[in-house]
Amino acid sequence: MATELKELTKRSVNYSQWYNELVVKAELAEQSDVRGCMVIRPYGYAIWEKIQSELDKKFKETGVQNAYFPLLIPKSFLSKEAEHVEGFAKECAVVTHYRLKTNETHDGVVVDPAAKLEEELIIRPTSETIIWNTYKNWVKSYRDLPILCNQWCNVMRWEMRTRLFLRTSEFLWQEGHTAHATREEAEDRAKLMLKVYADFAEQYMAVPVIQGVKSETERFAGALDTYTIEAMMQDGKALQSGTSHFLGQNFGKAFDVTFLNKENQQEYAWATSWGVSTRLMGALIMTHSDDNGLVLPPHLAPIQVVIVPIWKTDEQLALIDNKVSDIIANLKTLGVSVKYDNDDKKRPGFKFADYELKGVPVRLVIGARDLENGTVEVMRRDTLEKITVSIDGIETYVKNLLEDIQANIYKKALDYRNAHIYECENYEEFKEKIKDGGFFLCHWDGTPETEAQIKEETQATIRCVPYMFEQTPGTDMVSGKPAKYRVLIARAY
RNA sequence: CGGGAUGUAGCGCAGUUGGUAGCGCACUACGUUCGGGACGUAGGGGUCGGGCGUUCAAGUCGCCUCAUCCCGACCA
Repeated sequence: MATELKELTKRSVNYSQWYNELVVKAELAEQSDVRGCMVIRPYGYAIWEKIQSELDKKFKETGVQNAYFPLLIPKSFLSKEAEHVEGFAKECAVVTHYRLKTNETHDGVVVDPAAKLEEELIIRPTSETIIWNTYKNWVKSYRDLPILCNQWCNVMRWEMRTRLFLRTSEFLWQEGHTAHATREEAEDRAKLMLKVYADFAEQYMAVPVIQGVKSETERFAGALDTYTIEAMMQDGKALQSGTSHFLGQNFGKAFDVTFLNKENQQEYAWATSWGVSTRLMGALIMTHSDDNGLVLPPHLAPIQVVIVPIWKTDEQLALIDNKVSDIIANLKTLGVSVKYDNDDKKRPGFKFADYELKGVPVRLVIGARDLENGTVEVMRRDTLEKITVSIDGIETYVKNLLEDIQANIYKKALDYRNAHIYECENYEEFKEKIKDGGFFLCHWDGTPETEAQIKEETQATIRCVPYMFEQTPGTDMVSGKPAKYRVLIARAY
């Protein structure tokens, strides 16, 4: 099966085909029989669990607590915030009945028409409405604020076209929802959470991101500002990897969440919401993988080190088992997750290829030859380099190597991205160059008309107004009108 | 919802002029192997997406239908 994968070279054939093949063959996920949904397999889920646990720690460091809110949202809740409902109405799954009954021929079931709900329930596409309906009861005084809640859950958006991890009808995510007494505090929180996301992407996922703020048309439905992190995939397309929204008082007003401030005046609460999803797995795969399969960053790899023994006789295996048990114990003390694969039903060559496909960062191989010489073969997944080192001190060697790999794949992704960011002043040139992908920093006059024209003519969108570049005024490349700053433009997933 | 394509074994595919359902991988058993995806021998596995029609005879022809994929619009 790996030979099949190798035939699909990333950029020469079809990038999306390569991606889907990789996801399935690395045993991460597969398309479900239920339209637009996916099955996340154990190995893929283990990566998601790592993302969850590491990110959750970061949230808690900023004072966030986890909570849980209902899956089903009464339809009336969604209509309370006008922009919000408009943004999501087209992609909602609706529960209309609460009972089935056997059909007349007794070989199946039908919906019982007598069990029609008075008010339909919506399967959450996001939980702002039901959470703010709850916050109404929690907030009476400025002393009750801020509320800093997060929930890990699934949501459903009835997407037209789906792609494993990147856009499935049902997906797993976390959504944070905070309520604040002041505008400043809410804005600071929205920005803080974006920074948490950016740091996580770079330090754990080894995915470099560009932070910025969305244009009005790209904003979250119901938000005053949407902050975003944008990552570049290996085909030069952008992937929106996380967003944080400053929602103003829109939801406070819609759900009547008021409090008495220090001056004894009634005031609406200020809101933020922020989320990242299983799409991060897509970012991880599309940023680092090569034609041998996944390349996982050591900080998120469920298995950081795999040890493969090579033996001919049971006696040899016993000797290796013995030697390896010490190494495993020592690695575990150093906090390294390790798998010893002495399965005699698979041959070494198969295991090598299989763990490469799964992206395990480091592989150790020990055979009779090594026992004699006191050595072990070490292979690093990022460069596929093999070296033979002394078995003494192998644990610290591996520990350092893992950090080295983490840094190296980040640098590789960063170099790749930076080499594909272009400043562009000429629209004709832009139209030509965007075909090959990449990020473009261009002056924008700030009008939705220009934005729409670019999208119409090139399929590229304004990803954000980036923070991280020094901004100078200039001329809009499309309209020729004055522009205050440059925006990041790219084709996106 | 527009444009294009595809539905045949778990996966990938072939199936000519209508005439007994095939190949590769995977799977099972045994043996030899085992430092980069082993090999041999013997096996198991199918309402050809579904329905209707034409025909002595349909995987193959016609009509309908369902599903999936790709390109758009939408989107974390």
